[in-house]
Amino acid sequence: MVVTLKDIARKTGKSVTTVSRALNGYGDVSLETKNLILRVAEELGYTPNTFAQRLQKRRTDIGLIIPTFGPRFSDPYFSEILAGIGNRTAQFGYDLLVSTHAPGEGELVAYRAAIATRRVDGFILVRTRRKDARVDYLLGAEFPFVAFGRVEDNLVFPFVDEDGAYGMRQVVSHLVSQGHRRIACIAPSPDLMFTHYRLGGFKDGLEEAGIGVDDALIVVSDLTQRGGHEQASRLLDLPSPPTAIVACNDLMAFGAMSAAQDRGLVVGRDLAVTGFDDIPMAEYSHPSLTTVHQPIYQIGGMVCEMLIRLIQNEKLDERYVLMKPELIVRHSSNFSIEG
Amino acid sequence: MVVTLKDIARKTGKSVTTVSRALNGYGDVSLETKNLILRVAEELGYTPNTFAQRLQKRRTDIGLIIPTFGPRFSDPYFSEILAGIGNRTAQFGYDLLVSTHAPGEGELVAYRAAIATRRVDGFILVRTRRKDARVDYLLGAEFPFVAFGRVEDNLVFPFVDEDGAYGMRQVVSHLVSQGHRRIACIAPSPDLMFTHYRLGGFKDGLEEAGIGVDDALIVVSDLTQRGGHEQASRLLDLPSPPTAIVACNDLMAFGAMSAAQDRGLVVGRDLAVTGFDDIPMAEYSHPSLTTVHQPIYQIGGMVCEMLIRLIQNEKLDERYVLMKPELIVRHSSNFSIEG
DNA sequence: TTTGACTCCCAAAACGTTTTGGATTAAAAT
DNA sequence: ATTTTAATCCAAAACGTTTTGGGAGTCAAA
Repeated sequence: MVVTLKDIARKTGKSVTTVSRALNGYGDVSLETKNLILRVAEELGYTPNTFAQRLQKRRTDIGLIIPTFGPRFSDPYFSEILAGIGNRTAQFGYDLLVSTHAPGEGELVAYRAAIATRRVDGFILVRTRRKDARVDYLLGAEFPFVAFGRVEDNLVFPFVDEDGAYGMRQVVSHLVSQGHRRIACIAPSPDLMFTHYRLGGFKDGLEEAGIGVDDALIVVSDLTQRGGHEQASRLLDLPSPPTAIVACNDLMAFGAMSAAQDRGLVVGRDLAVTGFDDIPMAEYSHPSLTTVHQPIYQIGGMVCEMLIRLIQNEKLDERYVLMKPELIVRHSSNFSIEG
Repeated sequence: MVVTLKDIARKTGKSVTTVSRALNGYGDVSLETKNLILRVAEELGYTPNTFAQRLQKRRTDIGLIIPTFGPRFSDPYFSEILAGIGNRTAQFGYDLLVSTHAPGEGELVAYRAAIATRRVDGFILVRTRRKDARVDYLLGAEFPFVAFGRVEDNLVFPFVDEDGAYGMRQVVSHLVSQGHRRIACIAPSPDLMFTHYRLGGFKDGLEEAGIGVDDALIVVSDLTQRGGHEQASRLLDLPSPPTAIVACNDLMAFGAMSAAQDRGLVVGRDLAVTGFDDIPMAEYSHPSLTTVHQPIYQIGGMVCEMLIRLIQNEKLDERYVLMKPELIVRHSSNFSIEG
């Protein structure tokens, strides 16, 4: 009951070859037969068998292996980027193969398997690490990929990234202009590459303002709200606590706000808190969160489009894209603005 | 340079058939040749070509089309369920094909295409609607699928759902026990099936407590924080505002809290707010959110496992699973509890 | 009349696997 | 000495598509 080229060939009295070529728009089919074939194909409800096509041609899917930290990974960041990628793959007629995998040992196996079995013909890498085994592996295997994020030592692969250092300098300069001097930072694991840029930007911002970096005010957490809560609690219980807490993502900032509020502090007045990413929730937290806007959805689409270009052997206009993020000042760092 | 069965056959001096059968563990291959073939396959780094296999056999992937509402869909609910599904598919050696699609016209086309091109052999449906065209379509096409959620009129397909009515009755009874009488509800679109259950449970809870349902206190929103904020604002600006707001998901509850806080109300004391889902953030909002815990991650895994069973023609232990959710009381509805 | 050029078509091979339906051999049973 | 049985193996077909390398026929130019 599944319609194949052969069925169309039989019905039209043409050969399978001609049917295939008509359907694929080759020029060596007369307009008349072409229309006939198109009509019959439509009539019979023909759809090509993807696997037969892929056995012939080389095109397959786009692979995305989302690194998950723990069984629950509710970071809206991933939904956002997934939507960006998913919508773009659809637009180009590609499929998106998603797996989830914790970083570490088994992770590369997943990549290797996907490549070896020829299920995907390009990867999108998200949340790069300083020394990223995935990058090394894919580079070594000469397998097409585009990363959202950079790595430490070599940057010969195509990537899109946001300029985290710039974003952070903006944050610090904003806080300094509000009179803050004791500014703390909740950073994610130093393994993550974006930590490097954001933390670097934080320190540079302080230097620029003529404020020394106090290592006691730099703490490490895990990108979750829980983590932000814990570390902010610790900071606020210090003998001489900070007057501003800069979190390296919005989720940790929410946790920090909550920790402050637990202590009866009014965020935005008694303590400034800032985030990074500008997830949709940032606007509707209480107080609304000062953060750095990153167009995650757009970046997802962009990364995806670059990868498709790469797969199709087209030239990339730009192999390395660095987006300038934008500081969004809201109430959590400035009690008095209207809104 | 890609190793095929033919290469192994050549190297071992056996036929392609024998190599295939050895690799697939058939009994009609001597132990000796089997070991030889296995060794050589290993040596050469053989991995089967998925598309050739799938052209022969029928097994393909598991499809998941995530309904997105608008370009940004940051609902942590989806990351959570995606993780649950993704990890389970991996465990069973299936691949997960993800697309994103807005509900409506084009949506069914995506399903039809995935089936017609034989790219997937089973679907997981999430966020069912009262009259769900996807269900009707898949049922009509006799295509295997499992849903997270029920539909209004017929329940002949396998599903997993949480007992939203029960959860909501718990919420209302808790609020009533706290002395609340004017209880509002922010419900999602009535098209969504879970709205029906949650809102039904809300009304039943009121009836049970001998409180009449006041339609003015039931408002509709869109599951986002922004939406919750808007509708809660409206409710709070009523001449005689509610003393408790029951939101049908956590995100809207966050929005509602923020709206209350904008008005200088202390949530948990001046106004109770509750959510539904218990996304990880609920514990770390300020105040922490009273909500109904749903094991979304586990449900994802469960749905996935049922689908795989179905695809493999195994009997399902249970075709219809209804999970009892659990009320989690936190500060947003009860200022005085410790923690 | 041949020669090219052009248009339209197609048979066969190929992609890499699994399945079908034996073939061969040796051992066991008659 | 023949027949059965069991253990191994394999050639060929099949899955549905695209690509290769022409073959016919027509028409105009030489």
